[in-house]
Amino acid sequence: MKINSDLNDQQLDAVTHGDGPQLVIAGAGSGKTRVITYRIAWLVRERRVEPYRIAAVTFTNKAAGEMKERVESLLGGPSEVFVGTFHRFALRLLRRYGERVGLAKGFNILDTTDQLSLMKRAIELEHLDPSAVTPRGALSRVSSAKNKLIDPAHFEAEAHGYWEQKVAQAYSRYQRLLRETGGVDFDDMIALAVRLLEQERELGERMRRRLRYLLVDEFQDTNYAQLQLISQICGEHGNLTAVGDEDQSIYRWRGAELQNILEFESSFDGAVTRKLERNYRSTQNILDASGAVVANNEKRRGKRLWTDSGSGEPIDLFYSGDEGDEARWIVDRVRELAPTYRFSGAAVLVRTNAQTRVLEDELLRQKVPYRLIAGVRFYERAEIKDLIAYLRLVRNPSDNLSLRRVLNQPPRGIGKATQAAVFAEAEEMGHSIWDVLRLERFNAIAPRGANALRGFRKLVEELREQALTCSLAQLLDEVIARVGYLDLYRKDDPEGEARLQNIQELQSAAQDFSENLDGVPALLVRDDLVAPANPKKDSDDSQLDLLSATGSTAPGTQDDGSESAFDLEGAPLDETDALTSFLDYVSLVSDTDQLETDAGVSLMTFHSAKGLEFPVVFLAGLEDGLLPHFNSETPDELEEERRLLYVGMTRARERLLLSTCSRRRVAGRYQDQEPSFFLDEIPDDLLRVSDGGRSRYDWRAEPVHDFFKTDPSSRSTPKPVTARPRRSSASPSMGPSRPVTAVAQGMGVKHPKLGKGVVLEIDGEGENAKLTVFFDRAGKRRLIAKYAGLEPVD
DNA sequence: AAGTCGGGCATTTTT
DNA sequence: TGCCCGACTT
Repeated sequence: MKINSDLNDQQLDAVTHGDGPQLVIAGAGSGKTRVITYRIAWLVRERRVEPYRIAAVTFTNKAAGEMKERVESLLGGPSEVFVGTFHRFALRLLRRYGERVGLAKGFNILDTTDQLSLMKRAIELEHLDPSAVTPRGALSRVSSAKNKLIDPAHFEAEAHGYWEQKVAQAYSRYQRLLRETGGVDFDDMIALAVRLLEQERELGERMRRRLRYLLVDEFQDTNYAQLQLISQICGEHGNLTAVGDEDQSIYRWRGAELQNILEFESSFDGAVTRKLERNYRSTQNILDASGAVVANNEKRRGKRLWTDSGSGEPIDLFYSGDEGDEARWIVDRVRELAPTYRFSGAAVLVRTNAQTRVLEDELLRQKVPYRLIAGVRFYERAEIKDLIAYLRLVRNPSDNLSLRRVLNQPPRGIGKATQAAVFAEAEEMGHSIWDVLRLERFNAIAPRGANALRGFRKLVEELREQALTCSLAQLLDEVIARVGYLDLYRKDDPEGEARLQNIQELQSAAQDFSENLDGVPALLVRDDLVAPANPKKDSDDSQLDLLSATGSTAPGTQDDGSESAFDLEGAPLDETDALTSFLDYVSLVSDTDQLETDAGVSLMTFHSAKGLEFPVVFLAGLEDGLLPHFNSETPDELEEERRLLYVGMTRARERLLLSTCSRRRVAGRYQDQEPSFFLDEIPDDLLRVSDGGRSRYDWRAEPVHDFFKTDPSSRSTPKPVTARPRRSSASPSMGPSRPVTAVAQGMGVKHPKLGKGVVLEIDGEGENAKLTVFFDRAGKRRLIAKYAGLEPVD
């Protein structure tokens, strides 16, 4: 490692920063991973910091993996530096000390699907109207509450209005179900880690004594809870290196707080802020164009990226007819550029997944190889989830969610009625479904069903017994064999074959795991886990005592209080069994973590492109309503859309090609489109415009908006500016009967999100007019008539 | 217990 | 316009 020659001056300053907090604003392509990894190496090599005192947290496994690899290559071998995601960090703590915050021993991590079904049940049990309180809606509200460390009681107290009160009910029930089933969701992991460290002060002390240096990647994406966790970790020493770029913050809707990076200095006393503005990725034209766009944002610190690699080609902008023409243009250009950049050097970015369809069709038609980055995650495939559910049951039979999933999968004669009876019994007892099976509470169940239930219980018990002596891989094989999974899917149909392949993939993952653990049995202890939380108060069932007697030991008794007891890095194997490690791994890893390269043109959303780079980048569908997306209306939301464009543009190394359509099929109907007003923000001299609107790509009629622009006098009646209510309440099926509302200057209007306001200005005509409206609550806003969803108010 | 029909629905998705 | 989910069917 030759830090003086490997780093530029700004990078060097950040790497060799002494103690205390520093914020490194790292522009796109400015070498932020390099800074983080070199700083770790520098701390170890030059400052003689013991590696286990350093932790680096990221958001994705992919980033963590790359970082870890680079750190190890700089240090010349594996090290004890913790490099991992926020969630993995939190999980470490919770696996060890989770019981102190009310977690069951073998708690599971729920994925989004699990969460959804749990929330559905919560809504049912609370007798809420699922059309008023949708599971999705409630879940997203709950998630944002958890990100802000708001618990159900707190939430209820603060709930505004009918809907939030109902959500409060759902939240509280959901949380109870979650604990009963021995589960945590992703948001809980962070929130509970924060609570743990707050509540167990001594533990927090110990951790701070141990971890002396914290580095956080993608700081602009941190949410409130994560910021708290960060502060807890580096409270008094404050040796925090936060690396991020406010211009690349695109996860506001998932709780990311831009404030965290904008107000860093006030959160961390004595913070030093540095900027990395030298870019090693793109041409100057690309930097200038993207910089000009994002400069229109107000919520940013501001920076100017530069490169010495030259200005490069101009940026292409293509005005196309419709999305078919656009696809043709893109694929034509891809083929044109392929000899220089290869197919794998190009990426096509879109705002919404729905846009990929046409592009795929065209790529297929022209036989251009491509890969779609999206799709179902590996571990969310049905057959994989089933097998995982069995493994989870083996570890923790009280896991109701997994039990429900596989109780009759594959079918084993436990029909609907039997299931309903068992679930009801569990509900009544206030215990897990497994307890119903164990205690044979089969009063309300027909003999045939009861027998089938006994068979299932026996299966799980035998698997648990075996797990104590066999390896993880063997356990999985055993599950597959006992459950008869291989017979379930046929080789002859392509879908069955794919499923069999998936199963094999899971087997080889388990195999890898087992080999690394070398002889560690799948399960270490077989204590019967009983759902600890919230036994029903009013229950006087004498069985209850018997059940809870098997419960866990008093929390924290084995803690010897020494520093080494708080071992964030080394611990898992001596404390945690192979099964738990594997299940955790599986829960925290997504499919997109391993992208194969060299597989053709990449097709993905702007969001998924973050962190990637390509020599050639296409940005498709740069139209009002798509980018900015029509659901983004507040200034903050619009700024985020602009950042999204910025992220897209800065993925390009050499060639950046933009396109916009004059009309597009949206939900089946053709709709006139306006170019995104963000395009106006790109300086003309950087653009090379080609107009396909009327040339060989457009054989259709002239776009309607041209008609308005070129010859307004020819219209028979002066058309009022119109506003379209969001999501037509009228029949979406046919005809032009979509309700429209005329808007005039000075008129009082009501906006679905922003509330009441007054129209100040109208710029342009028709549904595409840009309105300036002053809202009582939100102040002055610029809206586009057709997306605003305004209603007149008197 | 798997297949079919029809209504509702349709941003983005690191963990 | 297509797809996903739930209800209904055989």
